[in-house]
Amino acid sequence: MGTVGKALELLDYFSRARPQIGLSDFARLSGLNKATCHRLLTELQEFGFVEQAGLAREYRLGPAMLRLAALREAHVPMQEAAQPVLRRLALATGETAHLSVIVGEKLALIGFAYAAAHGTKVTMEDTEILPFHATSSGLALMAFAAPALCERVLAQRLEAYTPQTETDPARLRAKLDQTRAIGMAECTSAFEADVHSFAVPLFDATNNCTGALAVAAPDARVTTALAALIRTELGRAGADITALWGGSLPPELVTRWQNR
Amino acid sequence: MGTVGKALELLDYFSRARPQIGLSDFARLSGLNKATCHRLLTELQEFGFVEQAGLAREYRLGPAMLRLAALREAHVPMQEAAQPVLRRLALATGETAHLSVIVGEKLALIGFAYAAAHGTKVTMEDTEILPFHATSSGLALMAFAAPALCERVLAQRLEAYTPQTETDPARLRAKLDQTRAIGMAECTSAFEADVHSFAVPLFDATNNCTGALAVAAPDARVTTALAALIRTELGRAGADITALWGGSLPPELVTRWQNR
DNA sequence: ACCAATGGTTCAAATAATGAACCGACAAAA
DNA sequence: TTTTGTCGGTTCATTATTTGAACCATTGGT
Repeated sequence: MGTVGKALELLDYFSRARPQIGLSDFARLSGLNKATCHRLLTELQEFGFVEQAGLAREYRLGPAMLRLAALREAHVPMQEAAQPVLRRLALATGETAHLSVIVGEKLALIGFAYAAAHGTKVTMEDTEILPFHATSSGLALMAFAAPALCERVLAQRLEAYTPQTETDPARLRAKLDQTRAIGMAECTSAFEADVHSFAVPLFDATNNCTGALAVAAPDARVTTALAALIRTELGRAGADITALWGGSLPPELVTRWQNR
Repeated sequence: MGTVGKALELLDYFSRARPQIGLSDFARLSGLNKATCHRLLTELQEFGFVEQAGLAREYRLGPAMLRLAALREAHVPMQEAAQPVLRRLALATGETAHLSVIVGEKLALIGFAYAAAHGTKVTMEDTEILPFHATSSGLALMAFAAPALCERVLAQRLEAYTPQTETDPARLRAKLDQTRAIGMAECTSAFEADVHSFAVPLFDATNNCTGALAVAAPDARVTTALAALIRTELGRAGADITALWGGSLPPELVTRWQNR
């Protein structure tokens, strides 16, 4: 891996659960030498991508992101366009809605909305980089994005996050065939125990599938009626976001999402 | 400069006026060889920091920023905290308000608000990386940030953006002394012709001056009364943002901003 | 048909990055 | 109080990566 890649990969270790990371922790997480981490972080810091904070001089993300994200959204308003639809979906279903997109070769959460309906809700704060094989969003993308994505995921070692996580490539392929047939992905306790989630693929202006929209609920709350409601609202919201992104749904998905 | 720095510097060429840039243009802008640019951009693309778009395969900022900016704001909500204050300032003064922060060694615009009061307004879309010596925000930072910033700026070749841009280091030092005495920076036609702007320094949670808040108006509209109004509202808004950022104003600034 | 510019590729030579070993500071344990 | 372990940080001989002149196919303009 190139030097630039090593530096950028350090940024992926930040999360809501871990907004600040010390030098030695970076070395442990990345497997790189502490001197190497120090040099990479110093260079990121010179450009405002990270900054040091507090007496322990831990690193956190810097202000450079703010300008670049604003520029990105000014030109390709994915997040901004999707946020009202996320809120409506959460309101309509009473559950958590979230949006993720392919970032490089990873699946990154870029927006979510909680419903006020319940005290118990599925929160998204513990991780913002999701596994493909163990989330409904990931499965939706594997099913509908360019085949290279699916092949790359299945070629890797697949981690079992719960006892229910499917890690056998052949069985995952069968599940993806089912996802394509239904037009929607669904999984239970694959990534977090007792969480049932549904997801649809989202298509951008080049009609490539580059994102997914999901609704997640505690398993115990998902009755047949709620599942039907979620599927209906998810299809509707997915069509809205694809349109807002300048894409078009493949005709077979229009049909499948309407015939619910 | 290290390899990581070269790659990150490519990202600084994006602006609202230039949201997409081709490979050969990157080579011209950066002075790097086209093959070098290609390799750096390919590595940025692998991590979602840029993506290629359209038939011409130009590069634009990628979705990685969205996640990182959200993480940054979740942990250090500078932009989000400041946005309502920016809107109120624009409304109160009837002119454009904008917020910039030090990013690495540059001054980056991260927020602005327009007033609806006039058809003619100062827009911020042509550049989001501002010069220090030729903007009121930059002068505020040079006056109140760590002295190393000021020394670094004055050690560089200072560009004359208009015939009125001050580029003589000795005269700039005098202007900075005046800015410190007043507690507020002011300049006319230094960066854009016929634009009069005022700025105050902003202090973060470590009580370092890392940002500036400015109001800009067409020169012809700036009467003595409007200037007084802008100074008053700017001081008030500057104190608000510093407090929201967890910082404290130096006591001498509290005094100067009150005695207007 | 010709020319100029684009994005993209190659690989010998040049340059930058690496990481084991070390440092001082600090806090916890003995 | 002393000892131990961990932190962030630094050095420089060795190793790995980057570089860029020269080339390619494609496209659009004249």
